[in-house]
Amino acid sequence: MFEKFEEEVKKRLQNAIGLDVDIPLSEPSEEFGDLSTTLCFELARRLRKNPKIIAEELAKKIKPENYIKEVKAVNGYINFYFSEKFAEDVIKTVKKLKGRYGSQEKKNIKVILEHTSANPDGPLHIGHGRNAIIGDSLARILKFSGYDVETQYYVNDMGRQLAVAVFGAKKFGINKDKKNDFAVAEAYVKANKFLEENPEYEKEIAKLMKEYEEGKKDVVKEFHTIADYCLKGIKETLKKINIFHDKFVFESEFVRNGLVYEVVERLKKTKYFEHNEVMQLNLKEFGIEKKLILTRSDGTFLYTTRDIAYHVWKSRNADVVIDIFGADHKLVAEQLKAALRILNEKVPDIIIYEFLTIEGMKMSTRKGRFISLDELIDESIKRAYEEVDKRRKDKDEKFKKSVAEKLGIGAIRFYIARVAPEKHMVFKFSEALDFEKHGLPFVQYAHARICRILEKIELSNDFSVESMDEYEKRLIKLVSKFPKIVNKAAEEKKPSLIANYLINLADAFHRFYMFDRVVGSEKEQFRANLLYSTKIVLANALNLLGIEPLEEM
RNA sequence: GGGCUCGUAGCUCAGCUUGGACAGAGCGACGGCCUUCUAAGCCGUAGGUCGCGGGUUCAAAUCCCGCCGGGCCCGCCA
Repeated sequence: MFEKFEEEVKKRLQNAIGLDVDIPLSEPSEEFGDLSTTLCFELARRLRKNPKIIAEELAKKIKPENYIKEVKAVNGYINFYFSEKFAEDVIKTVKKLKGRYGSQEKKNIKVILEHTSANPDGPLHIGHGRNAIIGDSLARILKFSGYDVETQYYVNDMGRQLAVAVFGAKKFGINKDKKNDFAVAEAYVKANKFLEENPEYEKEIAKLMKEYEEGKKDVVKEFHTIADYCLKGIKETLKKINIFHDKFVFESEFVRNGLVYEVVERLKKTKYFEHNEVMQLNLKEFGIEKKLILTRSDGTFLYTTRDIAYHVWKSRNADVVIDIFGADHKLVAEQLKAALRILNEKVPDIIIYEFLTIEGMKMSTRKGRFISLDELIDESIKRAYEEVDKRRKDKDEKFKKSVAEKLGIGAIRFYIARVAPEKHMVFKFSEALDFEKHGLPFVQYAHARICRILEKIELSNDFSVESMDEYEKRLIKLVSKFPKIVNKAAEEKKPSLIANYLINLADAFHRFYMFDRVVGSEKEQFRANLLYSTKIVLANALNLLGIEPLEEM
């Protein structure tokens, strides 16, 4: 809706100057209105006139009507204020569209979005969590924006890790008392330790890998059993945080179906291909000094080679390919893009997120040194329960547990989604699970408070807006901006925009709540309708982050 | 050493793509606000050379160059 206001301002400015120029619009701080243009500074140069005077002349030419309530020229800026009619239309639009407000029509563009893709050698830790949360939120945002999104989890079943886990499971067994993924991790850690102490067993690992690549029946079965076993545990964890993948794609598929051979054959015919002891690609032309090795000297393929095949497959099955990778994959990502460019396939859009460290400690599944997502989730729910228990003595156990679970899990998603991916995060329990203002409870509390108010009022479509105070205006403006924010989040692939928007919206609401009474007020219907719209937007935005809005807390 | 990336209040972040009006929040500190829709809230005070130095511009946190500091990568691992 906000864009309608912008369009109108632009159109009216265009008419006023009578020149076909691009009109820069920006949102000034509140005291200067709702929209502002610096157009006059540019015109000043061209016309050799004082910008102040140009602004005043232009402002006079624009009559306030429809969505524009007021036009003011100040020091060369022209500032615009939106009208009560705009407010009414915003509310009506939200009421009409409800859950679809902010969404877009189907675009008929197929997107394959790969995220999480953790090795099946143990449970997900917080780092994987960042990947999964960014990926899942983005998938939701893109779907909402009209894209046809399929999420995929790429299972690295051909790497050394899984071979070591298989070796460990055979040698030490699988602890059936533990959750699947933790049991596999236990075998994996034991095996690593064993191999360090008995390096002569390394050749066993190499043999397993070779046999798996060759498709030796019983070995294939062993690998799949362990991978599936571990994945079952991983899926349970993902389910807890409301994440589901449409497809799990095994790396080995691309060896079995021959695509990786086909890809290598195609690469051989290009000028980038070199064959010394091993096959490799020279990517100097793409600004990459490091050569991309395609095969080992024993002829087996490397991870990146199979990943190229996977991406060729994705390229054929989608219009847009998106990957979420950790910062350690920066170089691989560039190599991958270059290889796909050479093959004339769709180049993936790769979102790189920086690592999460925990008080300076770097996580390693191999050494069994990590904080698992499961532990984090449990801890978060526990802390949330303590809070609910403290504040809602009047409620029964069932209520407290339910709220604690939703709040605890959502808080993790929110904490991680809020920060831009390129930012290195130092994970601190005290902050992630502290129910501070920038966290989820602040947002959920706004939603719950609105629900309480609306219970007491019968909403009518027959309301009018006579005037607006600063709190009402702030809310209207934010509500009207939601579609624009979603659009931006989808285009720039930044879920963090949604989270930060939610903080702003909740903040605007809480301030409104403090100063503007709804029930029994002269403006009861307008305000109730405004809050109803706010509630819808809060819920829609929370859903984009995979968080269920709370009716009560 | 090379490549990529980040550097905004004591701490965690927003703003940077499309340069504009005194740089915004939260946490922490201090001081206030519950007879009225849940105080998981609100208001106020203190706290900033936007890493440093140049450049472009009427205008730079934002664009360009250099430097410094942190992170990641530079394996016939994944």
